[in-house]
Amino acid sequence: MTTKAKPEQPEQSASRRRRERERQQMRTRLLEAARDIAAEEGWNAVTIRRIANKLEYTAPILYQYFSSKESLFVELMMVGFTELADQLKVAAQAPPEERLAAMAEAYWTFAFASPELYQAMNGMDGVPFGTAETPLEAKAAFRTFRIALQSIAEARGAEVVDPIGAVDTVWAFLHGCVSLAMAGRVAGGGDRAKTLMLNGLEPLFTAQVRG
Amino acid sequence: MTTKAKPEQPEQSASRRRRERERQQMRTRLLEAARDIAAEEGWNAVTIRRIANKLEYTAPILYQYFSSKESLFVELMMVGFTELADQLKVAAQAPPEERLAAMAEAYWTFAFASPELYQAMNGMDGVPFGTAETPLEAKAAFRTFRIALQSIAEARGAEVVDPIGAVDTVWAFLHGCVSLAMAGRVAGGGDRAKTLMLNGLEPLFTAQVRG
DNA sequence: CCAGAAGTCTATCATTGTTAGATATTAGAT
DNA sequence: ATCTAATATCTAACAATGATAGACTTCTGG
Repeated sequence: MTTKAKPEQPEQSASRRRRERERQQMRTRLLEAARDIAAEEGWNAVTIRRIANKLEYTAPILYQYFSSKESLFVELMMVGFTELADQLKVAAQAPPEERLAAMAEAYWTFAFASPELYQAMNGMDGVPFGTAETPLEAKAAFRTFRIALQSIAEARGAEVVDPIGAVDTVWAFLHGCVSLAMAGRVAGGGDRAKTLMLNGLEPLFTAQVRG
Repeated sequence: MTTKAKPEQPEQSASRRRRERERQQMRTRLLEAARDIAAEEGWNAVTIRRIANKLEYTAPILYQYFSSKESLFVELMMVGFTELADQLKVAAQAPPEERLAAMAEAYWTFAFASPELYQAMNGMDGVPFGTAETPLEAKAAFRTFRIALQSIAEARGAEVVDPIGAVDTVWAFLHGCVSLAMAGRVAGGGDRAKTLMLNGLEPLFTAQVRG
C-alpha cells in the first residue's frame, strides 16, 4: 500500500497488457462512433445498433465495454469536460489583461466546435442526464477557472472576494449565453450572442473583486 | 377577410361548441397528465401509455389530440413560457428599486416550483428538443422583461443602451444560474446559487445602462 | 329514425435497450 | 504441439416504446 494502488499482478504478461490496451481502444472507438453520429444527426439518432454498425459489429458488443448506453453517455460527458479543461488551460496562458476574454472565447469555441459534446455535458437534447454527480473531470476545468480569475484580480492589484462563487457566477453566465445561443434563442444569431457574452463578462467579473 | 379569420360557420350550433370545448379540455388533461408524471418520476418515465392510463384511456388516444408525442412536449413548452410570462408580469409590478431582484426571484421560483416544465422549455433531461423555433409564448416573457429593464433604468435617470441585448444578457445569466443549480453543479446547493444569481444580477444590469 | 361524423378500442408494426446462450477465437500451462 | 479455460463476438429473443390501421360504438343533425 506504499507505492502502487493495485499490486495484484506484479508480473503482467506482455500479451495481457496488449489486450488491455486493445480493450481500451475499442472503448474509445465506440465513444467516437457515438459522438460522430450525434454530431451528424443529433443525439436522437444515436442507437446502440448504429454505433455498433459504424464499427462493423453487432449491437450487443456495446455491453462488453459499457454497462449500458447511458454509461457510455456519462463517459462521453467526462471526455467533454476533459477537452474543455485542456482548452481552458491553454487560454489561461494569455496575458492577464486578455485572459478573461480568452477563456470565455475558448469556452464558446469549444461549445460550438463540438455541440454534441456540449449537449452531452449539459444534459440537453436527447441525452439522458438523470444521475449526474458533478464529474471529477469538471473540477479540473473549474480549478483552472478559479486560478485564472484570481491571477487576473491579482494583476489588477485586487483580490477575488469569493473565488468559488466567482467561478460559479462566471461559468453560469457563459453557460447561459452558449445555451441560449445554441437553442437559437438569441436575436441576431450566434455572433451577436458571443458579443453580448464578452460584453457582460467584464462587469460580472469586476463585481467579484475587491481592493 | 375583414373582420373574422374563419367565417365558415357563422352559426355554430351549441353542441358543436360544447364538443370543441370538451376537445380542448381533453388536450389539457393529457398535457397535465404528462406534466404530472414528469414531475414525479422525470421525463424518461413519460410514455404515451402511462399518459393514457393516468386518464383511464388506451395509448392511441393521444394521436386524436396531438400529432405525436413530441408535439405534446412542444405544447407543454409553450404552457411553460406562458406561465413564466405571467409570473414575471406579476413580479414586474414591484417598486423600481426591487423590480430587478423580484423578477429574478420570480424566474428562480418558477424554475424550481416546476422543474419538469423548465426542463421541457429548455430541452434538458430526456426531453427531445430538436426542432425548436423560439416559441411565440417566449416572446411575451421577453417583452415583459424588456419593458421592466427599461423602466428600472428610467427610474434611475438612465437608459438601456441596447434593450434587446440587455434582456438576452440578463436572461442568459438567470438561465445559466438555474441550469447549473438544477444539475447540482453549484457548490453549496440551491440557496447559494440563488444568492450568487442575485448578487451578479445588479452589476450585469448596470453595465447595460448609460446616463 | 337514420346516415355519417366523432370518439375510442383492439391488434399490430418496426424500433429501441438489453439479456441469455451458443460459438468462435485466443492465452497460458503442460 | 495440445488441452483447458478465458475472452470476444454473434444469433436469437425479450419487454417496452412510439405509431398506425381498421373495427366498433356513440353521438349529431336532419
